[in-house]
Amino acid sequence: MSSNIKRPLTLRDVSEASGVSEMTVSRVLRNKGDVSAATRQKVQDAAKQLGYVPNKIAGALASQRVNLVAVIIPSLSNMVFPEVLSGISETLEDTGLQPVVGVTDYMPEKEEKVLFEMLSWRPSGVIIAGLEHSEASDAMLRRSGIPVVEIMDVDGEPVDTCVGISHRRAGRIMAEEIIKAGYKRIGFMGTKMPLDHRARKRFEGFTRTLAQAGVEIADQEFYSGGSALAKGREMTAKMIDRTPDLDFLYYSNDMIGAGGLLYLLEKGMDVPGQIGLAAFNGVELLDGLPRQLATMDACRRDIGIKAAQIIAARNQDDAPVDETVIALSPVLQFGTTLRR
Amino acid sequence: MSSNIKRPLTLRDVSEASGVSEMTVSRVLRNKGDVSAATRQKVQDAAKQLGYVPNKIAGALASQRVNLVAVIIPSLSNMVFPEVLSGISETLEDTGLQPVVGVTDYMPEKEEKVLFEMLSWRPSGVIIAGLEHSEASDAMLRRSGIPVVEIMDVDGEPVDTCVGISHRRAGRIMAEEIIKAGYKRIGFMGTKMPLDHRARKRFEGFTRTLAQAGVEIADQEFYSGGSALAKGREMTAKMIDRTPDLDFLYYSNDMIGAGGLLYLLEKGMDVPGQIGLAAFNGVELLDGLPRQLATMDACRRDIGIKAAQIIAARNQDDAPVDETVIALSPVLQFGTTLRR
DNA sequence: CTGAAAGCGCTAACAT
DNA sequence: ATGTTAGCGCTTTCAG
Repeated sequence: MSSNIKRPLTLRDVSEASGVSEMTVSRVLRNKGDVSAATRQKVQDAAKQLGYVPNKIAGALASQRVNLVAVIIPSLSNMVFPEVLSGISETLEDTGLQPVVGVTDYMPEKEEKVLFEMLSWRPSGVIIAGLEHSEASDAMLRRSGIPVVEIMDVDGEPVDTCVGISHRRAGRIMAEEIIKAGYKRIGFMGTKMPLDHRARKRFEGFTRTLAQAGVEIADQEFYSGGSALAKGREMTAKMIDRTPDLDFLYYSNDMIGAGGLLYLLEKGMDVPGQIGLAAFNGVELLDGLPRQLATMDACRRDIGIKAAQIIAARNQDDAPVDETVIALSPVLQFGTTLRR
Repeated sequence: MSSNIKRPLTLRDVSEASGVSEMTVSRVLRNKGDVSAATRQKVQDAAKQLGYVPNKIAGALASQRVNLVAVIIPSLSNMVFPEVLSGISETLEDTGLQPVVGVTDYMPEKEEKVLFEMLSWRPSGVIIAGLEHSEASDAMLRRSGIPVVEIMDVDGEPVDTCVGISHRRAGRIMAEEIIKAGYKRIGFMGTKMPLDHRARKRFEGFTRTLAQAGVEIADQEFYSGGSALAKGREMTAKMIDRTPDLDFLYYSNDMIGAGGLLYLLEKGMDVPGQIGLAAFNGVELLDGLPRQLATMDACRRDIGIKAAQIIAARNQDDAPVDETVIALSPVLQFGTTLRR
């Protein structure tokens, strides 16, 4: 009967079981260097037979290489980041790199903690949402000596590289279209924004552009927490009641926009005749709604793909750093809630 | 001018900068062992000043301890797993353990790969969705010698421990209520199920219970991919058209149920008078719908919390393993689409 | 309270 | 094609 002690197997175990030196076993298991077919076979058999799982900790320490990419995002509970993530995963799939996700809940202190934790594993790259970080986080990123891609946003100074859209521009474009369509009494609904810099920038771009056209936000309402769909409903009801002459509602995300849309349709209001609607993100969910909500695609998947490509490239060649800011173009989707 | 070479700092750097031995520096940075206040201060200052980030790889190799918990789930793109995850994260927060997420896309081969990858980092525990794994995955889990919690489901034999609900029972309870309410012509819609074992088990429990009451599914339809809301709409339209005398629709998840509900209300159908609806999961999204869709809460958050607690406990004491199967009770939420 | 030595399991670099 | 040696950066253990 073999040993009962549950001790993880080592290269040495495989070496002994196969009668091949540790070094050669290591080579076989990594497909590195030339090994005869016969030896290779012996080693592979022994490894599989024993159920050997290599110790990446030791491997990483010895080789000074870690195939992990730290991905730091604020949240998983809306559709936006999972989609970025899937772009990242897919792109990294054939590179040998592995994404590792950390969530910050939009809290700078938590971001700092998660970042520290992840950097202490010496990943091959960091993909992190946003351009605004605490001073300490910024310093860590800068000093880490590893490739950093800040994603989602391009309005600001990246530590290293960034991929995203200009949220100010997104806000501006939306405002322009709304004005062009002749709407005048505009209400805004969104999250409380102190911590969501991108929502804030969209709002800024939006109001500024309206101002230039001599239009001011007629009403606004902010929320936090709870079911976004339900919140959209509630806020819309409240706002319509409070400011009945509104002819347009701009929502900072699709979920609350969808809630608003459902509410207005139930009330029998004419959308977009009587009142127009638009939101932001372009989430797949909208496809199933009774009307197609006007929105702006945030290029989430593309952002993930591009960010991953940058990390992968930096780990391959010592290629010259080409662009440091990659701005994608958000696409306005008119849908059927914004008349033209 | 200090060195320009971007080399990660080591304990030695901190040791030199503070004039304290490496060993003592290590003690300070880990709050381990007694160190005089003065020395502690010197070390902390030096570390902060230099921006030292410890190398966990070396630390883990030396101490044979890794504060990571592998969490392996099929998907992030529906609301169910993010909620489990948040339960896990929150619970692990004060334990010093860190969740690391891997996604399998419901593919056994991918699960095997992700599991292997994660086990090679020697985590302190594994939380993995489902009780069905490939033979190789099963063997890896069993041989790993680390605590394993299989989550979501309890209908089967766990490798080590499991926390979840009985999906067969969930299906049965729903069927019982539907029959009790007097519905007779029942349609079913769901994902193609070969890979989603939990959906399959619910379906089995559902149909079996109907059969016992002498009722057979009158129509059924399966989908894969695409926007679930839109799919729910489409499938419902198709089914209602094909089998007009249906008086109840059971959906395998809330998202398609919501799509169906929206469709039927638009068509001016009387829900639940003319036709009743029910789905599964209890996602927050439903709160914002025009009707409250009947559903069954899958205890997602509680599952995450309990699983994390088990991993944490196993890492603390060598406490005797109490229960190995923890079955939570899914709660039926009648809402307003299932008449009583 | 502080330090010195040994070694975690693997791989880089150099033999052969 | 295969083996040998040294050491990655930290912590454990043991000595002061």
